[in-house]
Amino acid sequence: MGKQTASIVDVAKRAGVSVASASRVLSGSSYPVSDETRQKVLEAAQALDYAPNTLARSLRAQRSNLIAVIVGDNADPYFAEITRGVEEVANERGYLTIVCNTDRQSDRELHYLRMLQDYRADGVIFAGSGLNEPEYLEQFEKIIETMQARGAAIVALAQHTLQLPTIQVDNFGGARAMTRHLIEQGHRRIAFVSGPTNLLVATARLQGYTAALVEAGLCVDSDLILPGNFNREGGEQAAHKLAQFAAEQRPSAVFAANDETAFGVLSGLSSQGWRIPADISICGFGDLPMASVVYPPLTTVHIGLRELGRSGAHKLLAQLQREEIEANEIIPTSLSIRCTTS
Amino acid sequence: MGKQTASIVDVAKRAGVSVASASRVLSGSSYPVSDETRQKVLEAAQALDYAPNTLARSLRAQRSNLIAVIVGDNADPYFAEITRGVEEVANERGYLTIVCNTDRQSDRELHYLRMLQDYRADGVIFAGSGLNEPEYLEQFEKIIETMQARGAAIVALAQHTLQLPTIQVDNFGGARAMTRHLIEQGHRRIAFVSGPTNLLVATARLQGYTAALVEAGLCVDSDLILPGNFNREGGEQAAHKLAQFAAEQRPSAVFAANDETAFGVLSGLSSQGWRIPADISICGFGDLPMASVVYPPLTTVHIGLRELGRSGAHKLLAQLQREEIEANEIIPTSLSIRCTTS
DNA sequence: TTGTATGCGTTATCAT
DNA sequence: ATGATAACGCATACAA
Repeated sequence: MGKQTASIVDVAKRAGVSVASASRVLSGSSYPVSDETRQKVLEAAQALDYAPNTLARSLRAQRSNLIAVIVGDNADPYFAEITRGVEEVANERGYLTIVCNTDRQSDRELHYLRMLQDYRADGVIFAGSGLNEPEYLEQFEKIIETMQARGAAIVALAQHTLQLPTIQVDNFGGARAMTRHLIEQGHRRIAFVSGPTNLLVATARLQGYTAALVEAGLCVDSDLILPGNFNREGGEQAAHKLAQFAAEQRPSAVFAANDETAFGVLSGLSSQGWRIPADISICGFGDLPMASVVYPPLTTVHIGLRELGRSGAHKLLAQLQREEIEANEIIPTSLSIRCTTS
Repeated sequence: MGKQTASIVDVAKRAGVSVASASRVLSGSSYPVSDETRQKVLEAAQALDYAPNTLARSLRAQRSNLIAVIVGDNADPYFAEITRGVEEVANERGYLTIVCNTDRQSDRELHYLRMLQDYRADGVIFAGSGLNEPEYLEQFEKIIETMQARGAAIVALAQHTLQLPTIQVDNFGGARAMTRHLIEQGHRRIAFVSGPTNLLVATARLQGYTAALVEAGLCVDSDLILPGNFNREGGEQAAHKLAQFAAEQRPSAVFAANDETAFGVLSGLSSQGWRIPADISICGFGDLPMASVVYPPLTTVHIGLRELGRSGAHKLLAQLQREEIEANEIIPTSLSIRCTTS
């Protein structure tokens, strides 16, 4: 049980060669090494069960091969899918993925950013949108600039408060398309359950909704815009409010700013005895895996979440290799018309 | 953009003190430092925007403050919840959490384990159960032993093939309790949709099911044990098979080995026009957040997933601090009786 | 209380 | 082709 992990020095010693030679074969250097030396080193490494110390390597090389994904909540399927996509690509390329849950709190986000800077993470992916909290903006800018100056790459997967390379879902377009669809189906009074007001993706979706309304010559009734919070509770509360409308004022459709909210609306309304979509149409945004398994299967705006994560990681790695990248990419959405609308 | 990140040497220089002094204040050492020196160092650090290099620190300290959670698939809500729990505790204690998706493939698991060893991760949490693949067992044992010898802590959150400190859900007891409940409700022919046969948690649940049957004096009919794979597809296929039973042979209840599978059974049966629970009762295992939002809300065995993750992390950290820990803990389950059974 | 020097494990530079 | 050595950034043993 004696010895700890063997170092490259141990390997060199046992192989009877210099540390430099050992390093050259063990690090996969292109530097020429005789076959004999190579053999001896390899055997010694094998015998000693040598495992290279990445910490030392990283310190020396000034790159850690660590990337991080900053999410609101990894238990939220929206983020979980993105994280998965990021990890897939990272792993393919030999990177490790650190997951950081912030619960959308700026101070936690900042805290993580600092830690990541300390760990000299090679890159950071912001899975969620930027926060509209001016009091933190300055600190954010500073730490991000510091990281970038060091050579780290940053990518945002949603419109961000800061000027960052971005891959965005077309939130505006998707919301507008869905609203148009509802209008085409004959709906005139369409409610919207919004997301957190400080979240840019949420406001973009709201704007898509109002744009479609205006384009169709319908008036935007602020009574029909219900507050939500991107979670089920918000949806359930909205369902409760919906039930209080006078019959003739009642909207014939509800567009929830994300799927979670739609689930809340769905269960809230169902439990009150409403029939979906006979009594009211419901639709969401995101197309989480669960969207098709709830009953009735949810009509929603589809986002390729895992693909979004993968693209984000690719963009990050491209930056790391000093490739030219587009500052801003937008990936389209599509409509998953299922059974909660008619 | 002139200079890179400032090092502790830069700080010491600017403060006009030795590197040792700078280190003592910057590392939060308990070593005595005069207030004056402390001030100068702090100011210099501030001015230079100093960020400690954790890589160097870790190399020196022989501990990385990195822990990893190995999951089948982070996009699976089961694992996502666990990961979240792990991350919460890790973050509270100053650790970073690395997420590793293996898709339950031994080679990917091994690959990750090696990387984690290279990074000198302080600990690894196996979120899923061990795999019954003998050809990999030896390699697993070796790498795990190596890590442990180095001082790393390992914890498994399910019964594991290897001898590891474990926190387990009472899969057997939970499955037995649910099966008993069904029997009490009057069910006599109860189908079971199993999980991957090489997964210990899956077999434990199957055993709980058969145990309850036997205890109640009912026969275990192998025709009623349907293959599944812990995913929705498996559940849907099982639903298809259920529909092909002759009326008098048809089970009156289906117990799916996990919630995902139950969702598949639910949607498969619903889309075939079956009414739940009027035509057949359905229940699952896990109690994912979505269990209560599907329609009808799913009866299932409740597991405190996030808490499981948190406990795992605590157990890991306790080990790291050389505290005595129980080799094996079992956390109980409870029944969440909702609407898919009667 | 402060400073000097060494080592953590690697890799790149510079001889040889 | 090989080897000695400096340096990456930090924290500690030891000396003062």
